Amino acid sequence: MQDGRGASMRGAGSADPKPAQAGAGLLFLREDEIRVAQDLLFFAYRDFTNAADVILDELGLGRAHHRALHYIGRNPGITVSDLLAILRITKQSLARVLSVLVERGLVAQAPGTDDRRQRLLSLTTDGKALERRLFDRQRERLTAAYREAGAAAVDGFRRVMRGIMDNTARAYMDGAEQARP
Amino acid sequence: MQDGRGASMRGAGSADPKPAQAGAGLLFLREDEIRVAQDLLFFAYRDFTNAADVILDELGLGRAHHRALHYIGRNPGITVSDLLAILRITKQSLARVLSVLVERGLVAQAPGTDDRRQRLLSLTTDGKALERRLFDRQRERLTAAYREAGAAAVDGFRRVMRGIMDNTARAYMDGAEQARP
DNA sequence: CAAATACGTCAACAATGCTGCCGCAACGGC
DNA sequence: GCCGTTGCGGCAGCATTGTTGACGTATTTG
Repeated sequence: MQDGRGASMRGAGSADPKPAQAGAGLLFLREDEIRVAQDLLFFAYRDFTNAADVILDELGLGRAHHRALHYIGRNPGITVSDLLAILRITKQSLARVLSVLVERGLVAQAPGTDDRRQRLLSLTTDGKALERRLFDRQRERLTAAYREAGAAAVDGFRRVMRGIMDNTARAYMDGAEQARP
Repeated sequence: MQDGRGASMRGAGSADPKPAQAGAGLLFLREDEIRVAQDLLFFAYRDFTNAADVILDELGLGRAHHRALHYIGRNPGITVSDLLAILRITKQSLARVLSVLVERGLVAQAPGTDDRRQRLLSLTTDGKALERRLFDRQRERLTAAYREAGAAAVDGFRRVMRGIMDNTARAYMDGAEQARP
């Protein structure tokens, strides 16, 4: 694999330092830092979500079901609208997933007390058990990563991730911290 | 459009502090830390990838095309096999995406010199330009997050993300660092 | 009562993943 | 030079998960 630029496999720019780049050294480093972060997000997210796939496949469920279980578990009694706002998918995409979860007895629904049009969603005992199994798989990966990296790194991780998401998501997470004493 | 933040958005949960949790304080904290990380990964990944979607939509391309452009750009002269190994999708999924990129003149192919069966992939001038537009959108988000969080946090972020991905992905990234002095 | 809201549902479609199978050109060992 | 393996292309078909748009129904609210 000869790529014209000399470097093997990794092309862009080592032997050919983009002569016209102003302030080259620093700018190039910053750009490459960002590109590394793109890779980090792609690989980490992929491998993290993959961790639960074995269990999901056995049950004929998908990641969408896992996400629903996760956010219902974290917000028992949540309404469909609020869940839609968190997941940012359409009503139909969610309905498809929810109907399966309800059929299988993983999610329970209760009419709203204030507003009886609402369906308040929560996990059944089975739902909680499944969510826990899925959670445990992902936890393995995360605790390993946390342990290796150390507490300070974890704090940095959290800060950067928080910064990447948009304001709405940040607000949700702030609410979550607040509401979970 | 119902924006669905009318009610608390946080469900009923917090009034019921799981009384039977053994060793409650510490265990619960650790578990909740992991659950927060699940949220972080979901929201950050979603909003980060969304950043490029406007441009992609205009061109009728998807995220899969973006990923291909990204990894070809980072590895000019890469073979189809190597690209498959990075993306971990099937040949057919990649072929579908690649054929579009080649048709539109965004990706160029050259027969391998060692092994003429190979197609060595690289970005054309147009491909580089598009990749850069997409990159710039994501860069905005990341640099903002990096700036807010600070250099130490960024280092922690990298360490944790590296720990989450699997060995193969880590090895790829190490190769990348190594080859980019 | 009328309008707005929360939700369900149907039909159709798109993007991206998958499997399995076949074919061809090129490489490499014998 | 032959033959097995490899790198790649292509077809057919299918699953998951997302989308839009429209319509129905129960319920709340002005």
